Amino acid sequence: MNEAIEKIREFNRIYLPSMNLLGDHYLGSEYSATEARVFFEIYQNEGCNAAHIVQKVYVDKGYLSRIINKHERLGHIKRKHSTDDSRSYNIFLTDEGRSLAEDLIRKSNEDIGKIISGLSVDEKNRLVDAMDTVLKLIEKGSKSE
Amino acid sequence: MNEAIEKIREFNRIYLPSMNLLGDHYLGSEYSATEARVFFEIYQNEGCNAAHIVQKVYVDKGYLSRIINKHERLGHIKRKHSTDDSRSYNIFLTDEGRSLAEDLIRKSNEDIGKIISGLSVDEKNRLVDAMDTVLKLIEKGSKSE
DNA sequence: TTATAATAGTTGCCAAAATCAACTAAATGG
DNA sequence: CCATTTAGTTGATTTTGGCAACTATTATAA
Repeated sequence: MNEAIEKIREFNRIYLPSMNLLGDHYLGSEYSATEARVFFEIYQNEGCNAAHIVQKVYVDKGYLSRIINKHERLGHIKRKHSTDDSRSYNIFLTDEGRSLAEDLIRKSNEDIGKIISGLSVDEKNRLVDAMDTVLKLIEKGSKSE
Repeated sequence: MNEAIEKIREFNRIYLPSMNLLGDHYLGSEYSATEARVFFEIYQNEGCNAAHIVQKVYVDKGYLSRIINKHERLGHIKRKHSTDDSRSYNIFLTDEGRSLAEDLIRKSNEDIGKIISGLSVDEKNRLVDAMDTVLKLIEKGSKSE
């Protein structure tokens, strides 16, 4: 029980830095961490509106409004007035935005690939299995709570 | 290979939010994430100096100077002039600082405890084992690179 | 030795990131 | 309808962080 908590603390302490998940800039992009999370939320959820992003990314709506403006100004997203709620609009990636997202994902994949490049096939399989186990158990725990 | 990368991406996407590892404030404390990292670096390394923290926490030394002042103003740390380098000083926690650190750790343990409270003993053991496996393999990968 | 470079930390200035409250306009629900 | 809620914007402000110049000390090397 305590052993589990200690292990999780150790895990969090070591895992994040080795994955480079601490910096404020997402990969080499010009986007801050929050801007990137907004961007990828749109990527994973094209057509969503600002209110959706607010609760998904947990960001202030005023701040989000400016982030969305910036993304649009940069030509990475576009808006369409919502047909059934004229206060609102739906957000989509432009072709440039989609290609940027793919670039970022590709770069992230390369970074991850480097980290695990020294592992054998068997070790990679064990890594995938272990991560699967962690995810399932954590998700089960989070839900039951 | 690609499977492993995809799994790691999925892991990062799901694990971090469920562990509340994304916000900028460390737990409920008044400290920002960076301030907290500085604080815990001192906790784990009493007697260290500012230069040590700079490279360990990867923070600008000017900014760090202000963070240290704030910690001291709040009465959580104290400095002692270094005997062998008079430009430098060694940093220690005060009793209040140590007790704050322990409070924060206790609170973090409670949060983690809640997440895994729904798991059986066997599941907790499997979680610990799986995290161990992930850590060892990720560390091995990072080092070999 | 001296003079030169490097290091520890502070300070001032500034830009980016984020919060907060007030606001407009539209939708919703008695 | 009218009151309330909701979507999004805007302005003011604070917090966070980066950068460069500076002082004081230590290390290096001719």
